[in-house]
Amino acid sequence: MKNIDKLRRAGLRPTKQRLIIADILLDGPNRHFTAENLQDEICASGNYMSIGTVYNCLKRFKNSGLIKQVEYSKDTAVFDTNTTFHHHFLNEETGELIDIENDKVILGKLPEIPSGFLNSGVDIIIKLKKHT
Amino acid sequence: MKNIDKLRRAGLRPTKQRLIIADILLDGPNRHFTAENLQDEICASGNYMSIGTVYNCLKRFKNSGLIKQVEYSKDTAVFDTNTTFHHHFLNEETGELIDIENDKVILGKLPEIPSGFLNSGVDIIIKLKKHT
DNA sequence: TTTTACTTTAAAATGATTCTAAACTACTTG
DNA sequence: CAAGTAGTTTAGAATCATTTTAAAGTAAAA
Repeated sequence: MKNIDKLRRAGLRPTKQRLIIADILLDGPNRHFTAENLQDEICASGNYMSIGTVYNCLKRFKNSGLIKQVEYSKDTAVFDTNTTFHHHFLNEETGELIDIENDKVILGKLPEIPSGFLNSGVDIIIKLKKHT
Repeated sequence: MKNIDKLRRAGLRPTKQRLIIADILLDGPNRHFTAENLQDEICASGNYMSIGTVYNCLKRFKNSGLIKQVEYSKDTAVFDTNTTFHHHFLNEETGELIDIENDKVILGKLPEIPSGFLNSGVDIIIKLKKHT
């Protein structure tokens, strides 16, 4: 599907800026990135966009389900083009993330959910350090 | 054990400020808190401490193993007096955390660890929403 | 006790993110 | 297609948590 249609389907007006970002994010393989990473790529592609617009687009892409945000990143927001339900390896030294597809993990036992609440999602992070 | 000895054992010089914080954190039941929460409690206990010192103490307490930092908090750093290996429920509406002791969760299947790396810890977050 | 190394402090600096208000542009309606 | 309007982009200012700074203070060592 063309990116302009992906945007329309997501309920987003297809502006020039959103199309530039969609072309960078929605075509290639899945990846993790920050707002700054993305702005650099926008520059590298010969375009320009204010950092405010980058943040604004990422927020809307996220709210529309075109991308996800990694929940356990500390200083800087990390986004993910993989919108399936999945988990992550985290390289503790570099901060690099690697996807773990959901079928690679099985939770054999879960704690009892506090009464009055529903389980609305499980995130698993497997931290990695270099093998010595 | 007296808090002054806990500090010494942790390799921390027992200053007046560190003792005030140790008295607040290390005696009662386990809890989650931010730097600002803690500063408020310090005030409430009739003491005063600059926010810089609160942050500095928390960093040293953490590096010495007296407290932990919750890894997947977004805007504000959240600390935890529970230093055992454990997981969390996260109330998505309020941001409140509840501990899940490690023996309440069993991982039935884990993905293969990327070669050259070791599993250095698994964090599980179970997100909660209100039951309707 | 004197020295030395580590701490605390207030205030400034930093860095990521959000907000603001004006200029702009995509879509709608006539 | 023309004109209106609602949503978008922009630069720059503002915000907020956290860290840094440099000076003054304090615990431990000599």
